[in-house]
Amino acid sequence: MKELPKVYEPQSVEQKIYAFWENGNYFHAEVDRTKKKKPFSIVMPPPNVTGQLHMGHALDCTLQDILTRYKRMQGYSALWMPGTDHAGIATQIKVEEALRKEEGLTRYDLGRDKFLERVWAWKEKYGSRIVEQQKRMGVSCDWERARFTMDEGCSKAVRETFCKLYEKGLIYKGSRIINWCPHCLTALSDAEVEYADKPGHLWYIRYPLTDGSGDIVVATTRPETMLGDTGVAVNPEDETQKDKIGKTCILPLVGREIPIVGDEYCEIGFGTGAVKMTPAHDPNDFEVGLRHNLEVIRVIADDGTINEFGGAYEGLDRYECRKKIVADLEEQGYLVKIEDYSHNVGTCYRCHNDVEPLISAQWFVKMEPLAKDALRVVNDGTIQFVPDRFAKTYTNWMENVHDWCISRQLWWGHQIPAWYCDDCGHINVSREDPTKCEKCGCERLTREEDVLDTWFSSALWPFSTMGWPEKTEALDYWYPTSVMVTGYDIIFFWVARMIFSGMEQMKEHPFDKVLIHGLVRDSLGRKMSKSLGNGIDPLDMVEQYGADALRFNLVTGNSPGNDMRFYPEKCEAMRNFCNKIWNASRFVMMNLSIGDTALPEKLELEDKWILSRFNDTAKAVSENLDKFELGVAAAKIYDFIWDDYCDWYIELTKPRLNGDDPAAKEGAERVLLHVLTGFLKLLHPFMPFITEEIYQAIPHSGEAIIVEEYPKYDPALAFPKEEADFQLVMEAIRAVRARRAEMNVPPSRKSHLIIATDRPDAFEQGTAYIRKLAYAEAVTVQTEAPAETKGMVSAVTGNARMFMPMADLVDLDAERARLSKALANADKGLAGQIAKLSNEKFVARAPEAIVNAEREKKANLEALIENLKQSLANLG
RNA sequence: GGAGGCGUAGCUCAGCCGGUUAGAGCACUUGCCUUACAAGCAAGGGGUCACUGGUUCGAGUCCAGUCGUCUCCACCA
Repeated sequence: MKELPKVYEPQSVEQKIYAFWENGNYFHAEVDRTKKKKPFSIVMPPPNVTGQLHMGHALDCTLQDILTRYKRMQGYSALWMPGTDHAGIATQIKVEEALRKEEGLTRYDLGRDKFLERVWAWKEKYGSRIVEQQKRMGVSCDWERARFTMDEGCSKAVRETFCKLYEKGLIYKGSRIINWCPHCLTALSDAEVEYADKPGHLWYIRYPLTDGSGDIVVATTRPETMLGDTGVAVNPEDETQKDKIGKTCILPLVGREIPIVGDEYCEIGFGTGAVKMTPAHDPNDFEVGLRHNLEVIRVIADDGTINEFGGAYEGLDRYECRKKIVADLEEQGYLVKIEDYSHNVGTCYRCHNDVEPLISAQWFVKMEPLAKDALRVVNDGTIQFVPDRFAKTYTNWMENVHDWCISRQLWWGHQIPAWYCDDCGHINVSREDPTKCEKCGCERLTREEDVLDTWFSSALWPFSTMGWPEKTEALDYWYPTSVMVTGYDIIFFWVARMIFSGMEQMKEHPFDKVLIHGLVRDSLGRKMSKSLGNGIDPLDMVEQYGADALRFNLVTGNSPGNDMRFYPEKCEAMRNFCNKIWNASRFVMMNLSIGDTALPEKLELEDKWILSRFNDTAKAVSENLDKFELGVAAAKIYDFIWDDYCDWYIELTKPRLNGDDPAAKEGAERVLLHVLTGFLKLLHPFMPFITEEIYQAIPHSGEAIIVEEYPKYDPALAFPKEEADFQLVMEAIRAVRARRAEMNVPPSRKSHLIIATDRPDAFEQGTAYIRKLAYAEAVTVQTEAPAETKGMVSAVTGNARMFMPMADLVDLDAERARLSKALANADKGLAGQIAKLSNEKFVARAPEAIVNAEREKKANLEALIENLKQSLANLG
């Protein structure tokens, strides 16, 4: 048996253990055609291929790894499918930045092909970084199956999906108002726009009526868009405005004559009662424009400057233009007034610049038909959200979803498989690259330059990673997957889209459960972010405290769906827990003379107590894991190990281990080792490294703890009576300790301990450890109190009265006061019990078990009161 | 405008189907280097479970309302 160091050193263990698992191929899951092994599967939310591990990933990984390891140990063929995401915008921006910094070039200088070569090179260089970082967390993914959203298989799945949806009319190209990021130079989906309340102004502008009969005043937050105004709307029911319908007015600064139309979109009583219409730059105006045949004039170019339709303002940046327009309006007398106005401005979720709504020809997925099934499987419980309130978030979104803009004006991504015929303009969408137009046969085809939204490929992830569109064994066996673990922040981006994609392509929901977790915030409750510089690098924590400590930190005190704050101090506490386990194991090993893990023939009371407690714990842990209460499960294990095993059981075995009876010593060793092995298994999903390290160092039957069987509740090892009996002993010991502590008696001062109890059977077998734990030089168990108790310090529980001859410490008055206080307390408690039990309604309506428990409580109090009274009487 | 979360010890949080005297970690007090562990052990102090009302034999837990706080969705110029 090798000697373990006194302090656990995760740094010297973790990488070695991870290599051991990888070499043993323990992470790899195989399809079991016989289905003897049941399938369990999780597909990992693919991190950005060029990204770095942050706390959110660390939490995500930890939760998934716990579930995967748990199921693997339960005998499932547990597949955790890893992979990375090409992350269109994020990656492209990163490479463009590097290009600019290092070579002073833009992507246009290189051209599409050369640029893409650079991105792939970048991916080759940095793509493994995040994977290596995940490994440091101890993740047990099946790396053999690792996928990338732009690998051959995933690309095929994307193309197949696109073509199928196009053929069904569920993908179309059209001119719509989309969200445009003038910085990233691409269209965005609705989900990619973040709204922020920003202070602004409301400018009131006077538009003169053409017939000279006055003017109409409109209000706007974006005066520069007036360059694209093609109408003014008023409500047809509005008495003050409706007479203007049918007239025209002159657009100031531009001089264009535009119609005044009646439309209910304009709300009576709001603002001036008239709204300027800019169909090219506002989704609502666009709709109104359609209804009234308003002209669509786009005035803002892709880069956020005013285009040629902006007349004198051409070339100005949109915000400079705003200033100039306002100044010009004022100068020419068209500006009525300016009010401060705070409003929500859409910003790009990548670069946080203001998004510009503008009309553009883009590709869309028609959502309404897809939403139907996606809603059904959540509403009927086929897919369950944990916690279930997120189902509401989901359905609410899905019920109101707009068509999904999927084209991006980027180069890095899945290029849309559409070719425009140079002759007839027909759009050819095809699984194979076409050589001629399917309509006119002409061979001059131009491929669509746009690529697809990154989330288009992520949406297919649960089945594309398993080989779809091929029919594979993996799909047959593991799809639908068991659980999807992810943060609430990407329910719309990802979860929703996986669901409708799964329903549409596989005709089957992609996962049974969705475990939603919250955000990991800093200690002040702020989001961890690069710009704030408040992020804590999980790898720093791993290096300082070990991956197990970080994992345990992230999983404890964290309940599904709720955000958590991250405290490095808590990592320290968890590191201490690791050390506790380490030293407990050291203790066991130092005392070990056996080579196997069998239990002894004869079990003592304390053995049955710890075995029973372990059994209870194993049960509670599985129950909680099964309902995704990982934090509760972790806490149960923590408490068992620290309180029951370390603080009590190890101490209880010391007399036997150090005694002269070899059989007793072996018995203690066997139970110690048995329970140690048991809790290591129980803990393994949470703290994989330390548990494997210790498992390998102690006598063990399996080859690795990672593939050991997870502890189950074992009726043969349930000892409720002994558990309860031992509680009496614990209670008595605690009472003695408390009495001594109260009087500041150091442990080195021992005394004789006389225990008077009507349950001598519970106490008699344990005098050896009672002596140790209650700092006694000798223990006498008897049924009656000593005849003479003068000069004795006493302690009282419901089942025992303890006496310690320490005459110099006895202060009769203080003793009397203490006992009287305890008695008063107990009397009060008893009165409560009596009141409760004499309440007929309670006795009649409460469940029997509850009533019995209350009766028992009353009996205990009565016993305690009796003991307290006797002790008081003995004082004289 | 709509939806939802949270409010429990000094701090951060658990507390499942309502059922002992409401728990943990950190912090605090006291005493201990008891041959596994001072990253430890023992004993303790500290809570009107935001507030009001209701349901119930019984409410931190369920319901309604109020206050505070955070988030998401929608986006009326």
